[in-house]
Formats: sequence, structure tokens, C-alpha cells
Amino acid sequence: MNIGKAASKAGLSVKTVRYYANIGMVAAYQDPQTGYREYSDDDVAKLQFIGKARRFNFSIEECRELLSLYQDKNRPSKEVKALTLEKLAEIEEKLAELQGLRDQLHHLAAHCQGNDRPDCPILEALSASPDR
Amino acid sequence: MNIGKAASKAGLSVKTVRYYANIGMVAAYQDPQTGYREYSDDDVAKLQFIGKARRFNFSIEECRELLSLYQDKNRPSKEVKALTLEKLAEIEEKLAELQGLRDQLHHLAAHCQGNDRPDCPILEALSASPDR
DNA sequence: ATAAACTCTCCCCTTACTGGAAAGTAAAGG
DNA sequence: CCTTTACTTTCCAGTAAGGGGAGAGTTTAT
Repeated sequence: MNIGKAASKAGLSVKTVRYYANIGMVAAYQDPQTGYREYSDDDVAKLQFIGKARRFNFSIEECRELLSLYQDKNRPSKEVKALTLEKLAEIEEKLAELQGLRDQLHHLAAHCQGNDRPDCPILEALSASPDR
Repeated sequence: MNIGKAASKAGLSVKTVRYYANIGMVAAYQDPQTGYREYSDDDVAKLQFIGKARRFNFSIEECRELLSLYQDKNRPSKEVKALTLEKLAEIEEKLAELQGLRDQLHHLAAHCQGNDRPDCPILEALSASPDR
């Protein structure tokens, strides 16, 4: 099938699929006459796999790793688990950071009257000396 | 003072400060002879302000808005509060998304033995049909 | 006087794509 | 068979927010 069909089947944009072809992630056969790419069901499966992994916040490079593990029928599952746990830790960290931000912003917003007067604790906090 | 001093006082890198000058955020006086930039204490205060706002996940453009509000002695505090609340909502959203990711990854990792066998529920989940 | 430290501009690199232009190809309609 | 429309191709540029480094000029310290 052509790239458009493959992309819609995999739930990705054509641009994205072409990008994946260019970086050698899912390199489909390309007709030397027309230049048109030809995608198999297997290719679509890989594209779907990548799409899912991306949604799980795995980077392109991590997707590449996962894909090679996915294609290797003899891979040990501990490699996959290790990668997943790493990603999990990363997400936890980001989560904690965002929670801190939220709490601070929440605190600031709560103390600002939000009226037509110029006094604003938010700006005061931002203009205070650096916090670290 | 020179850019290096200003940068360290503001807790930013020289590159960053120069970048802010280039995009017209904090444009210091520049000696026409040497090209050296000259920063005042006032400039440093603005740089600090921006640094803090950036740490609060405000984008450059949002920082620009905040900065102009900061410099306007007659600004109504409600504009600042509105911007803050918007940013807060954005962070909440990102937070919820990450929490979902974390839970799913946690679930996957918990069901993977992580041994030398090739069977891996994580890869199975990733290769299942698209989840939406 | 010279070396070290600092600064300048300029250009490329990053992530993971997205958008658009110009041109070729395929499919559908009349 | 011809035309219009829908796809597809490559290439170029841009995104956010700077980072890295080259090569050249400047200031400061020894």
C-alpha cells in the first residue's frame, strides 16, 4: 500500500511516516521508477508500535531500541523492563518537578487579588532575589 | 558591568543572556567601538525576573508579557493573575497526562518478569492494535 | 610584552516533527 | 483520450530555547 494508507492505518501523519523512513526507522521499499514507497502490513505494525511507544514518551532513539528488541525473537525481557523502568523514573521526576511548580504557582495566584490595582504579589515574587 | 558578570549575577549563562539581547528581551547598551555589551543593575533585575519566570515554565513570549506588565507601574494585577492561572491550568493538564503515563507504564513493568526469557508483556502491549 | 580571560559574531546542532513549494504519478470522471 | 483531482516525491525552512565551537578582537594580570 502507499504511504497515505499506511499512515492512516498506523494513526500517524504522512509526514511522520516519511520522517521515520528518512531516519531509517521504518524504511519501506521504494519503487526506483516512481519513487513511491510501498508499505507492507508488517511495516504498518512497526509504525503502530512506534506510535504507541512515542505516546508513552519514549524518544525516537528509545523507540529504535524497543523496535530492535521487538523484532528479536530471542531477546531477554529484562532489557525491555530495564528501559521501561528507566522511562518510569524519568516520568516520576518530571512529575515531581511539575507538582512543585503547580504548588508554587497556586500559592502565588491565591495571594493575588486579580483586580485593577497595580499591586501584585506574583510580580513581586518573580522580582525577588533568585530562589537558588 | 560586562555580560559575564551580569549573567552570573542573574544566574544565567552568558549564551542565554546574549540570546535574550538578540531577541530584544533585555537589550543592553552596546559599545559601538568594542561591541561589548554593558549591563546595569536594572538589566540584571530583569534577567533575574525572566530566569525565575522561565523556571516557572513560562515561555519566552509569556515572559515578554510578564516583563512588560512588570515594568508598567500601572498594570492591573488581574492581567498577571490571568496569565498565571492559564499557566497553572496548562501545568495541571500536563500533570494529569504524565500521571496517566506513569500508571500505565507502572502496570506494564509490574507484569513483566524481566528475566532472560523472550516473553514480554510490555512489548506485547506496545504491539497491540492502536489504543485510540 | 605576553599570556590568560573575556567578549564579539557567525554558523551549525539539538527534538521530532510540520508546513509549503515545485514537480511527477495515479486514479476518476466525462 | 483528456482533464481534473488526489497522491506522492524531494527539498527547504522553521519551530523552542538555547548549546557548542571557531576565529577574531579586547581587557586584564603578570
